[in-house]
Amino acid sequence: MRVSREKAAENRERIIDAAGALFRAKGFGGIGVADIMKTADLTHGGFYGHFDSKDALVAEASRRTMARAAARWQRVVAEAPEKPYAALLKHYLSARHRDDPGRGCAFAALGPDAARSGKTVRKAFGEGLEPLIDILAKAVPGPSKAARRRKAVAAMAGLVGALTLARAVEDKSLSDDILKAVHRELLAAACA
Amino acid sequence: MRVSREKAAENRERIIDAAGALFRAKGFGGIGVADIMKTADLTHGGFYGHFDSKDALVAEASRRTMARAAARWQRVVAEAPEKPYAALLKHYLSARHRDDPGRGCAFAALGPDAARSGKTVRKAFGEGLEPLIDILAKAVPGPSKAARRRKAVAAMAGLVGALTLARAVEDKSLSDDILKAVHRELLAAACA
DNA sequence: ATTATCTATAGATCTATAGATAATGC
DNA sequence: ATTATCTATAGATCTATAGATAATGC
Repeated sequence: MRVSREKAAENRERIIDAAGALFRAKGFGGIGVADIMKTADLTHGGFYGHFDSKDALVAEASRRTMARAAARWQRVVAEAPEKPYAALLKHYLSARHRDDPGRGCAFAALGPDAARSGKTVRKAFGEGLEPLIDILAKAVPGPSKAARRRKAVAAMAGLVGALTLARAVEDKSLSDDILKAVHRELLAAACA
Repeated sequence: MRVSREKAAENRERIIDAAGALFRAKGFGGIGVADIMKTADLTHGGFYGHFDSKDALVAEASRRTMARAAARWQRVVAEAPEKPYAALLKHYLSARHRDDPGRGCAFAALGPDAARSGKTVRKAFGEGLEPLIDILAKAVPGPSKAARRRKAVAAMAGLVGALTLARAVEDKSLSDDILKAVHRELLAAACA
């Protein structure tokens, strides 16, 4: 049962969105093409009409996930123009974000998976990282542009590491402690 | 061809060591039991005499990897008693560490894999994290024990995040920048 | 006799493709 | 006629097990 050109384009979008969530939740290797297609309400075999390979979808879904993250960060900043940095920290280091990897940061959910992937995927991650650093660099105080960018990179690392650690440990109170400690220290470093 | 009880114990150790390196290099799901056994110079089927399941090996290898990391950190601190924190940062944020995940930090290589694993593995990660935080807390300056622990947790997050990001991006100069920026900012935060 | 290891394989994945089907769009 | 999707399957994994083999250790 063939569908219209327009409907096919919609189906492609649904595949990418399903993949974006499933990859973050289960890892690039932890979910198969068949299950992604099932989530998009399509059958397995139809996949290869939309993408050359699973790897092509990995790259495409990564690009979209990171573009969405930049847009969300922009919104967070716009909604708190007087304290954008604090708003970003609160947004990122929340228990909700920790407990829902499928809708969260690609670096915290898939950083090591990307490191083990091919050039195309790693390029997508590098190109997705720059806008986030730029947003942080505008939000963080500092004497010079170079100093602000340095602080932004360090903050980004602290955020990704905090979420990675908070998700990797079983002990809930340790996990909460990690989010709180990094939140407080990153704020303190920005005021210094 | 059966081997002695002693030799069998040695074989078990070799399996754990091979797994420790291969898991960090390729992810828990990226390497199979057969290839781990081949690296340990044993055959596939012999595995299940040593471990109940692949997951049991994942937990055991994770415990060993993190115990080794704590021992290495202790050595780094002992070799630079006048500036232990700076020595740890330099050790962790080196290009060598970034370029050799198979011999490096389990959190940076496998944090998200652990988050997607069962309770046993996540417990191993939590119990492996505490000693590293303790070592950092002793190395970092601060007015109180609570403040030092907070700084230690934030430093640990910054280290893990820096390595995760530095490995995930394709652009080498961006990758180097990340290591440098986090190094400098973490040192600055310790002096403040 | 016990047991550490090996060979062989069952059963369950997973990626990718081939060929059929049926509705769109010239 | 073209093409988006579906069914079915090839071929390559991967975990785990069964049964055979051969050297250890009572």
